[in-house]
Amino acid sequence: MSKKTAGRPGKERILDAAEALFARRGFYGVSLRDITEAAGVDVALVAYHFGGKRELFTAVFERRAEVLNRERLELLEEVRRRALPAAPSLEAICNAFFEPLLERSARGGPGWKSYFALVAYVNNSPEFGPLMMTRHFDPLVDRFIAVLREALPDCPPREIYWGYQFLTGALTLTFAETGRIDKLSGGLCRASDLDSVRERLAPYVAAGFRALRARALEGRASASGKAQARRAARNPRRRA
Amino acid sequence: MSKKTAGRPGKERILDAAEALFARRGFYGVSLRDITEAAGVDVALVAYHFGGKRELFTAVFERRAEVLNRERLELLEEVRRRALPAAPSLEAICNAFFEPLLERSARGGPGWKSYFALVAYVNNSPEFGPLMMTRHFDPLVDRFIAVLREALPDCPPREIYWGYQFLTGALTLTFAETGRIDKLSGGLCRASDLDSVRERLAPYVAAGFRALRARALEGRASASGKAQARRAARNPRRRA
DNA sequence: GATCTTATTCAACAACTGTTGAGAATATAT
DNA sequence: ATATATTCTCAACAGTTGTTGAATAAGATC
Repeated sequence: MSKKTAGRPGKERILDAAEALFARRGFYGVSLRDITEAAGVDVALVAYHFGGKRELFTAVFERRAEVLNRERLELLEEVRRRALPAAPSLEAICNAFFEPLLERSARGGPGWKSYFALVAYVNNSPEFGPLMMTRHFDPLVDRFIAVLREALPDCPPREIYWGYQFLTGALTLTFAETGRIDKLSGGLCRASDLDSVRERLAPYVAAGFRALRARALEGRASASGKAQARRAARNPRRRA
Repeated sequence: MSKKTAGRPGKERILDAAEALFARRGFYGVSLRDITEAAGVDVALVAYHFGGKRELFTAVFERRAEVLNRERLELLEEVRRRALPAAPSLEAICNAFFEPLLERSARGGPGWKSYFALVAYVNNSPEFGPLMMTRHFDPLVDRFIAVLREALPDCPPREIYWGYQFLTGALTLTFAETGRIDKLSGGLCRASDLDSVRERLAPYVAAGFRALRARALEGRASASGKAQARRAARNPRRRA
């Protein structure tokens, strides 16, 4: 039954199989036997190479993170340098942030595709998200946000963080590739068509950032107090 | 150890416990014994009331979906009626779409909060997403998109679907409340501060929609052929 | 008060879970 | 050829998984 007992060493075969399966069904939805069967090796090999299931999970997550973020950081700095002495456009900054991701997900092979679906899973998980994302992506994100602030010098930092969260959410759902938009649009859009995403995501979020900035500045100009929540909550129900 | 053997009937106690646990650790990360212990009832009661674990999962998902979408649909139509004979603003349309959600997640009690985290989980899941979201939310989403098209009559439908996907992603990550933005911003933003989200999400995505429309129209005006991808892929690597 | 329906518990099931230790195979170095 | 790591397999473990059927309790119906 062991399908691909190919030449690759068992450790990487396990990583590949785990990547694909974890991406599809999450950490708990996959057993070590699912993984090792798909990889064509014995179950005990996981303990030998990684220590346990949890460690295998983080190993899968880490494998591609470093290469990826090094390149993203370089690209970001390059975009910044090229625009000097001015700040780069929001579109250029955002592109540097997710271009390397979309490019690999689209044309990097099935391994990369699975990997980004896994990142989507982790990013949305209350259990793994804060730990693993912080650990491996925060330095890059901090730098990214710093450059955004240079490009929007009069924008309150809070707005930029919120804008980043919305951006990250949009990106994440894109990588999950659930195929939902395919059905919704009646085939007009395909979730796997990452070139379409690439053309659209930067304009979308850049406009979003500008709108958040405008909102904050106008609010600062007009009313001073916090006369927020124009229409008070429509239906303040209790009970769950 | 059974904590809340309160007056509520066992069926609903199971639903409540399952809701909270599924939201935190997904379908596979929770055992029936976890659920029934938290609910203070016997394991076998799940089979009696729901048939099995899978059916319990969908029961949890369905419980609040109908009430919710009925209200959202009414609100959407009300917004539309109030703006007649013109079309409502994009901001008003988007607000009608997620206001009822944010309001309940913020002030509906812990049950609602868990529920939206669960919807976030399902929406991002390649396994459950397409099936369950389609089944319970498509009628509303179709109507929502139709109204968006009225408000952007010259915008190609594709752009609206993409804009909706980005919107949904941003909303989804918000509901997951992983707390990541809290750390990133050094406490400047709190993921649980849904009033901040409410003020910002509509301007953000409305601006995004307008940017997608502008991009599509300008593309139609200038070049005709598909001279897309100005800079060809930077690094068309193979291998994973 | 007997009868039926509904709600709940108990005990047990076979299958599957991650993990472990002892040993075989394979490669590397001497 | 021999010694030595490294990589991998086998068999088994104790615990947990979802599910099941018989037994019990409670409530309504007549």
